[in-house]
Amino acid sequence: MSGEDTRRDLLLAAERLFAAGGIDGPSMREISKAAGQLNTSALQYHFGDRQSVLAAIIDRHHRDVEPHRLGLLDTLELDGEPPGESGLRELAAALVLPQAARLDHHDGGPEYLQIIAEVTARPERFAASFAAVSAAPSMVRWRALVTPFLPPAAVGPPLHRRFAAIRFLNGELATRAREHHRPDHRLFASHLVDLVTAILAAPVSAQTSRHIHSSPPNPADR
Amino acid sequence: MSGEDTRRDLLLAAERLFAAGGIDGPSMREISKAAGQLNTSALQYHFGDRQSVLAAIIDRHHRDVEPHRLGLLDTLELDGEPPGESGLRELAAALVLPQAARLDHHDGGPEYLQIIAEVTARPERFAASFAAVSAAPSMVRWRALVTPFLPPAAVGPPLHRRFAAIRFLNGELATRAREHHRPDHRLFASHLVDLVTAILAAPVSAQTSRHIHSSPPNPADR
DNA sequence: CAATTTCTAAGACAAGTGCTTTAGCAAGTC
DNA sequence: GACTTGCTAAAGCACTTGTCTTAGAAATTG
Repeated sequence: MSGEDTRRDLLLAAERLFAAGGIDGPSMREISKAAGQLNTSALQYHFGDRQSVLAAIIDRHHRDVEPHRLGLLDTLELDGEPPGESGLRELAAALVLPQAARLDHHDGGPEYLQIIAEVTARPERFAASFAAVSAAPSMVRWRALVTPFLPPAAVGPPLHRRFAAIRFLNGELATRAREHHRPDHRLFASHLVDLVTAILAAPVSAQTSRHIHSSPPNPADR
Repeated sequence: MSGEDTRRDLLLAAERLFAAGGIDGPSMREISKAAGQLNTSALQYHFGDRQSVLAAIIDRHHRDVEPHRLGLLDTLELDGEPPGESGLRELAAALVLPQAARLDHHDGGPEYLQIIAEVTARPERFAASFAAVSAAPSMVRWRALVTPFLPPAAVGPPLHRRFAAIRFLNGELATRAREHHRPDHRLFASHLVDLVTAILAAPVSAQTSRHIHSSPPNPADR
């Protein structure tokens, strides 16, 4: 077996075990064994440490997700973003669909979604990967495009809706990915687009406006 | 030092370390040491295993959260639930505020919120605690009260909005809890109520309706 | 007071951890 | 052919893990 094959086997095993037991769950030995390696330290040889394995897994899937999302953003910009709710739904779709497509990608797709959710949920623990995911070109571009659609109070602290929407998306996709092997995810994805749109477009209630105007901006909220 | 004090110290240390390193992060020894115990197995003596420590932590905070939420639901039912959006916002508030109040509870409140989020995000790993949290009387009652407010398509599979809203809430509270010590969380909580309301009340889009009617109900979606 | 229960201290145990080293194998390259 | 290179096998390192045992201190009870 060539080195390239071994590398791929290790990556797939790590993916599976990371999804099942958490990124910090399985030991390096365990992953090597699961990949069919009798060598206890094959993982160290090929990747070095846990963080690098994680980075390699994410990178593998980003190779598909990124172009997909960039393509959606391209057509969205060519058509000219229609203002109002409908334009926002298309932007939400550009966020959701490329990730949701991983549900059907039976080569580690669901596992990837669970891993991404863990990285998103604990950014300080997986800082390097979290930064990489956040700085992906498609995400930077998406954030810039969506901002004008949001109510002003929804952009700054104390609760950035862009980030809240992303966290929500990743969490729900992971939940779906855990409930194995559904044949068709289109209805689910459509619901998800509705909810992400709702989070982004949610009106700022009278109560919240009152809070904004009654209390000075909180300096501790950067 | 009495046994009761030691027990409390162990619980607080576990809370802190669970929040910082994940529930599976710290070793039993580590927790004992952090609680000032020279005994390496003080935790085992008082609680038995990790799951029981987790259960004790959650129970400690539920003692405050449960009555708070039940009280809100009581006044809400006495006033008679006004139909439409405003009644829904009050229901969302009854879900959000008792948990959000933990942000200010500087006796493990923020830590508790991070722990709850992890339990919610990985229900199969922490099945016992997840079941306990889900079966709490206030939550059972809340679910029953909120259901009539939801669009029919939002109640069943493939995406229960009640559960999605709860997951969202727990995740955002954990994120807020991680960004230490803000003096005032009322504006944040109000934003959060807006977003939970938006998730629950989100219109089912034309695209989603088309998916519902064009494809037969998916038998794999229980 | 004595007896009993409750709790902490201290240590030992096998098993498992990340990581390193050494050896061997199978290709390519000169 | 000799030799470097890429990779796997196997074992060993110091250390940590959960669990168990034993002993002694402290509080509670008779």
